Amino acid sequence: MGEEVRITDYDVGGGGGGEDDDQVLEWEVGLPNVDDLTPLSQSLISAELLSAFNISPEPYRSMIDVNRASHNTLSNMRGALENKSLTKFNSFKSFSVDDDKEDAMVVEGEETADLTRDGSDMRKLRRVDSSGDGGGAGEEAESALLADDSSARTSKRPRLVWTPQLHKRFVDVVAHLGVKNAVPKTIMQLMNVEGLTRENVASHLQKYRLYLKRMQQGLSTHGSSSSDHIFASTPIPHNLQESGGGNNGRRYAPAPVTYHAQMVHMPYPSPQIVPNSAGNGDGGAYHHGFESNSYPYNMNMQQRDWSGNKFASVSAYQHRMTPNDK
DNA sequence: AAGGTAATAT
DNA sequence: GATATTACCT
Repeated sequence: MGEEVRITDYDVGGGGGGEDDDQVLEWEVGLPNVDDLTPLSQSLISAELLSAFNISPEPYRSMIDVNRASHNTLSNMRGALENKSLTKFNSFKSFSVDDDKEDAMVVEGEETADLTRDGSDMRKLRRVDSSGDGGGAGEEAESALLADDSSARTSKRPRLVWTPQLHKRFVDVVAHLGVKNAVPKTIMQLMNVEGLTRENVASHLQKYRLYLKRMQQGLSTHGSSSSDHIFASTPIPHNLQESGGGNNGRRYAPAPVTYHAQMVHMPYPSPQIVPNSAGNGDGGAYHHGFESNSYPYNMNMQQRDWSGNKFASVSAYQHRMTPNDK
């Protein structure tokens, strides 16, 4: 092991604002000591393992490479933060919710071979086309957001599973927006979950609204039908009120962005109205005892297309900063 | 294009 | 039968 490098010697960005530097310093708290890090000169995998699994060794990387990569990362992060208005809410980045667990989606049986896709999958033909456009413009169908060319093409999105954590995030966003502004697109953007589509959110929103409606009405007659699984398990929507309908000079709470990566909690206005009581008016505070948010999940989003790709692990995509652009 | 709702698929 | 997707209308 020859050289010992001190990462801290590297001046970040050089011309960056002091603000960023502060944040970076904050991040550095808790990071492993330089002495604990593996030297660049040392391979992470032993030669035996390399040969045993037929892996070609990583090319040697110098400090210059590290600096360049670091610079790129910072540039990307700055770029991502340029997305102005949303960032204040998006203080949690895509994936990884407050509880630090992985936030993603689960796919059910991705067995679907390409068989169904080619000939038989055009099960539904659009029937009424009388409205307006005669010539449909060919659209580039799907997301090009995958930098990896290999996985961008044949895509049937895997069926999204709304895990409790994902749902919690959804509820948080909806509660924050208020009923008025809670529209699928906005929700999707604020949730900032990679791979989540507007359709996904719209569908879930539909169910969620129905659930809320049912909660307000049938409370006396029915306890809870077994359908309320996820909905009932999430804490509380609390406010259904609007926030920032557009006329008030202020928007939702500023929420000073802390980068402590763990608990970024939402500034709820005031917990008052619980969507349980129908007519309300009486202060019948009623707590349902569901606070449980610890289920066994593995959140994983299988990429739409694995053709030829050896193993597109999720982590390869977690670094994407602006997932929801289309 | 995006929201909302009913139908349909898994 | 619950839940997510898709069709279809606005």
